Amino acid sequence: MGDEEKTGRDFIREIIDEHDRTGRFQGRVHTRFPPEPNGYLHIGHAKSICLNFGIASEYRGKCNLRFDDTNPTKEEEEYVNSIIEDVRWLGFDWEDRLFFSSDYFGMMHDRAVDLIKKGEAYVDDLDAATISEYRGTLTTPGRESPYRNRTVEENLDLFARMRAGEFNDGDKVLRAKIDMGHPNMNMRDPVMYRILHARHHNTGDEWCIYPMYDWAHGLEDSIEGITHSICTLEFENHRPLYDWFLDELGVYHPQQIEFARLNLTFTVMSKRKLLELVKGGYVNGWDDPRMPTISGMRRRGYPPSAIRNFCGRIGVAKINSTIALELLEHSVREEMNRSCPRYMGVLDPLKVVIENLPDDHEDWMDVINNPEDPSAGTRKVPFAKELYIEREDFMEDPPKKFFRLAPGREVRFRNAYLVTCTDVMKEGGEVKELICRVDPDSRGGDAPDGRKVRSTIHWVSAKHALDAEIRLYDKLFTVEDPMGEEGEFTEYLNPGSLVVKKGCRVEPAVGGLNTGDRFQFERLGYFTIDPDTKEGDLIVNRTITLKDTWAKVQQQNV
RNA sequence: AGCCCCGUAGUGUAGUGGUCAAUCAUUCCGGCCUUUGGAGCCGGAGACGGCGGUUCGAAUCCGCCCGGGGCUACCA
Repeated sequence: MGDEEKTGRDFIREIIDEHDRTGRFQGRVHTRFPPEPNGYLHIGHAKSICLNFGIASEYRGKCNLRFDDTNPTKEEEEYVNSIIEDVRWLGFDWEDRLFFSSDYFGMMHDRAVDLIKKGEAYVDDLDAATISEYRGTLTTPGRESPYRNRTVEENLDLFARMRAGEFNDGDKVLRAKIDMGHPNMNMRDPVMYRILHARHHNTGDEWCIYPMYDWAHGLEDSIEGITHSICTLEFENHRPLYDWFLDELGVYHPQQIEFARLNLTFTVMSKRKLLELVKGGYVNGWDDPRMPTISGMRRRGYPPSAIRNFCGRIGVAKINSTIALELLEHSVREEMNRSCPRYMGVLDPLKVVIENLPDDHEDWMDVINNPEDPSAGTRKVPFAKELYIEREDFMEDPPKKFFRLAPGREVRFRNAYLVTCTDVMKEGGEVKELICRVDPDSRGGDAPDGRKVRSTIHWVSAKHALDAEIRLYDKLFTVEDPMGEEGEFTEYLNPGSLVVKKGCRVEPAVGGLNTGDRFQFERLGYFTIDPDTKEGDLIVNRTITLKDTWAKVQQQNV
């Protein structure tokens, strides 16, 4: 109510509405985001985070943050810390509901004992390979383990000894006794506990048996009073097992709902592949601005609101789909256009000398910070006799559609003067310096006689400008679907995904910015201050370019 | 091959038997405007996988076919 959202409800919200109508959960809505701390969160997780936290807040419910840490061999504290930081940065709050699966190990153990007592679980001595072999195939039923019909007493004793550490890794497992001929492989006596003499980041050496996902997850949801356990499509075939465990236990039973995970063009999304990029040194860590990780996008300069908007736009459904990267980029531009102050900076400086200005000329111009946001105010930008402009904004012999500076041509220097190029100083064929004249009556940039100039270019004052290193980022891959191509996905890495420009010149006000501040360099794109920045060593990341129709024209003329 | 899931413009998405000669966004193409070749505004292109059936009427219901995805870890 009161919602301006006119878009249709997705199938998950429809299910929840139905539950509300029938009173299945007494009108309660309680979701959870359950990451495994075995890697950094990526944009795919952001979709799930926005879904779970978003639904909770829309229905005035709650959403828990729960670490699914049932496998100590893969999980690390570094990852839990990064995940906490990322979810918070995205703008979501789990209040006091931060949980760990490992908090429930004791209870899970007791419930497993209950199942053994009911004759629904047994200890199996078969090794992993044999269990796999006995499981049968997709088209043929499995065979029962010779240990399947041990007595309850024997199972109880063996399980207690597993827990006590009497056996080595892999010697025994606890299995649910369901149906080895079931057409759903997940129901062929799934493993509930395995022996792992490994130190757990949370419980230390307290346990040497650890629960499997299927056994643990439903129980965790049940304990926390989750109403809607939202997960991705690959768990669809696990739902019968999720339901079976909860039904056999006779405990509170949430509803599992599956949706399609996010795929993005020009990127890989699996944690395994991302880990490969990090470990292989193809990128500079999990937070490399080229990575689709939350931390990478944060460092790149993506605003959290842009990511949230994006997640809202892509919708949620069960169809496997791949979203165009352009949609994410659109969300980023849209948000940054609205909120970022503008500055001027020159990536590739070309010196300009204004011949009709005195050597010591210095004039601080009033400049609007953000034309989209009057409340952003104005700032002072120094204009002087010696300036730098972008090298590519000048052409000695310009083609038809090039409107920028050229010999004899007048353009507007943004927020300053109309300027005409009167001479070109060259050295060995290379343009070294431009001699120009300003129209003194055009201060501010308006033509005194209303004459039109075709283009406006950016500039900085040579003696006031700050030196900066600017890192230009582009797509990490050269193909839409790196995993769908022949060979290794790393063969399709874009060699131009990172270009470091040193010796860039930026207006003085940029020096007052802090790490993580986002802004626009006029005509170039959106940028942010990189955490590598130190005193006197300004490092800037380009988040994304502005839309560039000139670049498009050039492409068409190739 | 067994089980499960899914098919609406290039990409996503709305649609829940008539008001669908099908929504919105993105993309692409024109135009307008402009002190960012930005932003904004206006216009255009572009889809119900196929075949049957039910019905006065089907994108919506049913059947078959075709196509795509998932499942054979002591991972999650």
